[in-house]
Amino acid sequence: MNALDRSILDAVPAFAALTGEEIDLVLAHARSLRYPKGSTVFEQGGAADSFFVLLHGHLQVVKLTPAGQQVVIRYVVPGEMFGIAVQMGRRSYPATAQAIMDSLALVWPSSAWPTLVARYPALAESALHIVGTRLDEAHVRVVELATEEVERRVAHALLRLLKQAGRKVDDGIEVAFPITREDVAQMTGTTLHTVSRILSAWEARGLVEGGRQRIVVRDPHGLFAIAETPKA
Amino acid sequence: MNALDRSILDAVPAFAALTGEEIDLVLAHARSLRYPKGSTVFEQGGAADSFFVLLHGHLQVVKLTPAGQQVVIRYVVPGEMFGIAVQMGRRSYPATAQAIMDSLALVWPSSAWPTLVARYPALAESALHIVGTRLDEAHVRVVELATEEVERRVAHALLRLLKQAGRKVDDGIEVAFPITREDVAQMTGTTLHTVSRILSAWEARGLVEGGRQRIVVRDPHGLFAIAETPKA
DNA sequence: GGGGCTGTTTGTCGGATCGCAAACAGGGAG
DNA sequence: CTCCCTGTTTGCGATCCGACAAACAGCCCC
Repeated sequence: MNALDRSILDAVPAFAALTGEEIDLVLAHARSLRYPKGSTVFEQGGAADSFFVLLHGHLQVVKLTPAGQQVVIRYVVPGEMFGIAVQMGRRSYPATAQAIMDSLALVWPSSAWPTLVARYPALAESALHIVGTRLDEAHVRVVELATEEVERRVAHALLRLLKQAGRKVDDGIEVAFPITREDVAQMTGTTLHTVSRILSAWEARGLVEGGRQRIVVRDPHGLFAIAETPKA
Repeated sequence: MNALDRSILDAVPAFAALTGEEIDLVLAHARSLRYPKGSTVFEQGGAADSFFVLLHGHLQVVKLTPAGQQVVIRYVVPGEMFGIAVQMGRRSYPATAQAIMDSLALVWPSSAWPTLVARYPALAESALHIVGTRLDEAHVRVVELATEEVERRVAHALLRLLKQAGRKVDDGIEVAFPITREDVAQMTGTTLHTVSRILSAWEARGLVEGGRQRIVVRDPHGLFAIAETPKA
C-alpha cells in the first residue's frame, strides 16, 4: 500500500470536520487505486463493497434503463466522495461509474464504514450533507426536465459543467474533461443530433466553440441568458 | 401539549432502531400539530426551523420554478419523516409542503436535532437511509423524464401512487387522496390536457376509472404493461 | 502514413404533445 | 335546491424535437 499523506484529504469536504490525527486513522483503512481511462470503478447492480474519494481524474456516473438507454447522472471531480451506496443503506450500487480520464481514488471497504462512523460521528453528518446536496441537485434536474425546453436544459447543463469542472483557456472556459455531444444528450434527455444542432447554432452566434469531445464557452453570460430566458 | 404515546412512533421506520424508552425521550422534544386541508406546513425558501413526522393525512411537496411553474416532488404519507432540510445541512426548505387533507404531524424544532443525534447516533443513520431512498427515487424520475414518452411516465407515476397510497375499492385500487389531472401533470412534466386525454383513452380501454379528483385503477397489470413497454 | 473507428454535422420528414379555446360537470356554499 | 367555482373533457392548429439518412472529420493504431 502507498504511504498516504494526510494532506491528501485536506481538500476533501467530507473530512473537513476531522483533525489531522483523525484523518491519519481514517486513511489507515484506505488504499489508493488507479483507474485507467475507460475502466469501470463500480457497476450498477453490483455489490456495494467499497466507497471512494476521487483524488485525481474524472468519472462519469451513468444509469442504464431496462431498455438499454443510458442517462448520465453526474460527473465526479477530484475531492468528491462517491460510491456511498452503503452509507444510504443499499447493498448494491444504483449506477455505474467509469473513468473518463486516467484517475486515482482512495478506496475503503464498505465494512469499514460502521467502524469509522462509530469513532467519528461527524462522518455521518458529512455523508448526510453530501447526499442532501445530491438530492437537491437531482430535484433541480427533475424540475428542469419537467418544465424547460431542450435548449435551456442544455444551457443549464453546460453551465453546471463549467462550474464543476471549468478550465480557463485563451478564448473562454472549457469543460476540463473529454465530453461528447452524446454525453450532453444523455445529461439533458435529448439526442446527440439535437445537441449538435444547438451547439452549432451557438457557435454561429459566437457563444461557444466546438471540437471533438471538447466544448469551449466563449460567452458564459450569453449562455446564462439563454438558460434563464423563459421560452420565447 | 398532548400526551404522546410511544406507540405513535412504532410504525415510523425512522425510529425503528430505538427502544421504547428512547422513543419516549425523543417524543419529549416534539409536539403535535394539526394542519387543516389546504394549509401550508412549510414554504420553499423559508427558514428550516422544524422537522416532522406525519401521523395522519397526506401532504403534497411542490417546488416552484422562477417562472412560477409548479412541479410535484412527492406526496408524504403517514409514518414518513419530512422537512429534514436541516439534517442535510440546509438553512431553508427547498420546497413547499401543503396539506391536501386534514393532517396531523409531530413537530420537532430543528435545534433539537443535534441533541438527539448526539444521544442516539442511530438517528443519523436513519436520516441517511431516508435521504438515500429519496435520492434513488429522484434519479429514477430523472431517468424516466429523460427517456420515456409521456404516456409511460404517467403510467409509472400512477403505479407509484398506488404503491404508496393505494386503497382497495370494489372495482380496483384507488389513490387514497384527492388528486387532480393537473397534479399528475406536474408529477410527470406534462400538461393537464395531455393527462386528461391519456386517462380518457385508458378509461375507454377499461384500465382505469376517472372522477373528480379521483383515479381508480381497474387493471393494475394492464397499466404495468404500458409502463414497461418500450415505445411502440 | 494511411486506414478505420469514433464522433460530428446537416438535411428532410413525421409525429407526439403543447397551447389555445370552448364547452361541460360535479359538488360545495348559501 | 340552485348557483357558481373548480376541475375535466375535447377539438384543432402550431411546433418542437426525434427518427432516419448520409456525408464529413479528427485521431488512434498498425
